[in-house]
Amino acid sequence: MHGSAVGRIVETEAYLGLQDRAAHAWRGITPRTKVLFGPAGHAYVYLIYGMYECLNIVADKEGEPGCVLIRALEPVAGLSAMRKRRGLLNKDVRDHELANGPGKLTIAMGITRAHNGADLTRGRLVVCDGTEEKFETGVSPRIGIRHNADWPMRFYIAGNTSVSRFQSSGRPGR
DNA sequence: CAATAGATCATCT
DNA sequence: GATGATCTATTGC
Repeated sequence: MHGSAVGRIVETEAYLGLQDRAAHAWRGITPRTKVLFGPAGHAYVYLIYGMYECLNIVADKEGEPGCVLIRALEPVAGLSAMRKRRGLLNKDVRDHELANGPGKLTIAMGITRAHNGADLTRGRLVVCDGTEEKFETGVSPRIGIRHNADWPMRFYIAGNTSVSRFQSSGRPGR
């Protein structure tokens, strides 16, 4: 354990079910995707490229495997804990690089496949409403996918250049 | 800054 | 046996 941390979600992507070939659940239920077919508000965490883990929030009713991939966080608290988990204690890396990518944020927050299926409305790992702050949203195609590479399903906080640096540097499409 | 290579393995065909 | 919702280091302009 390295300590607790808080981050604001500043970049996401939506994945649908059978109608979205880019989604893991497009073929239906498998051992891996079964939590996607469960109730909303739970975590779906999977291993990508054999090395990194990605966090999703199940976001549709039971039986409908819609989910939201969390792509980037703006670190809010516990920055040193995030830095420790990233192994960046003695490295010259800026705060905005701590969680500006799907694989980076899981490491920074200490999220692993052990959290797969966790209830995100209560417990150690929580996702909740933030402030009343208003912000503009931007939309673009999703990043790093082969199928449906032109669907506008990536959403991020826009209209604020100081926030964009907390978002991933990947370009849409593939 | 852009493009590329390599690491590394659970999952599904 | 091929694939992939990524990241880092490196090379080339």
